[in-house]
Amino acid sequence: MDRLRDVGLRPTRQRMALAHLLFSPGDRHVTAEALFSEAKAARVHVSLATVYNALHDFTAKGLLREISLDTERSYFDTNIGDHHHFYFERTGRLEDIPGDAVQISNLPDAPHGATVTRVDVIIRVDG
Amino acid sequence: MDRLRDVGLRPTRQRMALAHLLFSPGDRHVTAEALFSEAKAARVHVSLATVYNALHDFTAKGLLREISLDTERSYFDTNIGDHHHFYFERTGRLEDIPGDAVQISNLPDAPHGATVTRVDVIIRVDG
DNA sequence: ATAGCTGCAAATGCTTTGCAAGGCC
DNA sequence: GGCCTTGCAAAGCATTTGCAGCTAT
Repeated sequence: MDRLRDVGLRPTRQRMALAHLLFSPGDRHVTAEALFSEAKAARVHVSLATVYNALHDFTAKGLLREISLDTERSYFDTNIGDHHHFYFERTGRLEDIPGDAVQISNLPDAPHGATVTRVDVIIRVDG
Repeated sequence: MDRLRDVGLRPTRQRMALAHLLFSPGDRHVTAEALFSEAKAARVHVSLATVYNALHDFTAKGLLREISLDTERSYFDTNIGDHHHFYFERTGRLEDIPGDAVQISNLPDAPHGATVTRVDVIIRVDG
């Protein structure tokens, strides 16, 4: 509740419930549809539109990170620290790789004027 | 024409025209919609469905590489060699980074049984 | 009180599909 | 001729939007 307030989002019943589902377990990767199903299973009544709203609001406030790996769906990652991903193409599952496990060097500078927003390393595996 | 035949695709008028648009200039990144517009501008009559078919057929045969950076659209890259990308979030433009310009070390092994399909490094910049 | 949220259903926009007609081998 | 392709329009799907009714503060 304070966490929501801190970033300037009203702690509404729906947002509290979704935040609970998202942040209570450890780090996780969810799709909007998956979170929506979880909410239903947990007898939390929220509309799908609200799930999308919450996910985007949380992302805009830095509570989540959005990841697009294919056109089918968007993933939202509760781990907002420095890290990368294994992507299991067959199952659609994502797995974190600690940021310090990967060394990237000789990274070219961003073109003049542009600043780097973030660097994503995605290791696609067929598992 | 031989290039299409070599990978087992019939060199139809439409595929030849699209291949020409794709591979004549240097390396490029296109969306289905963009290629469709180009075709129209070049007075090549193809339907949007055919553009999607060709793009996917070419990708399946290894002539193109598909890249998903956001949910909005898919990009197809004519550069199928080892390289990475700058992604200009504001404009949606992609720029190649030579593969040897980036050193990745300490990459964790793929989980048991899984094989690495490819490693994508995407540097998002706000330019 | 009131600005911000939510829910529902309709709308969007990219991508895919069904199927008849056409073109390559 | 036979089978792969194409074209068109309709269907699919994930995501967004419009707007009336709520609800934090």
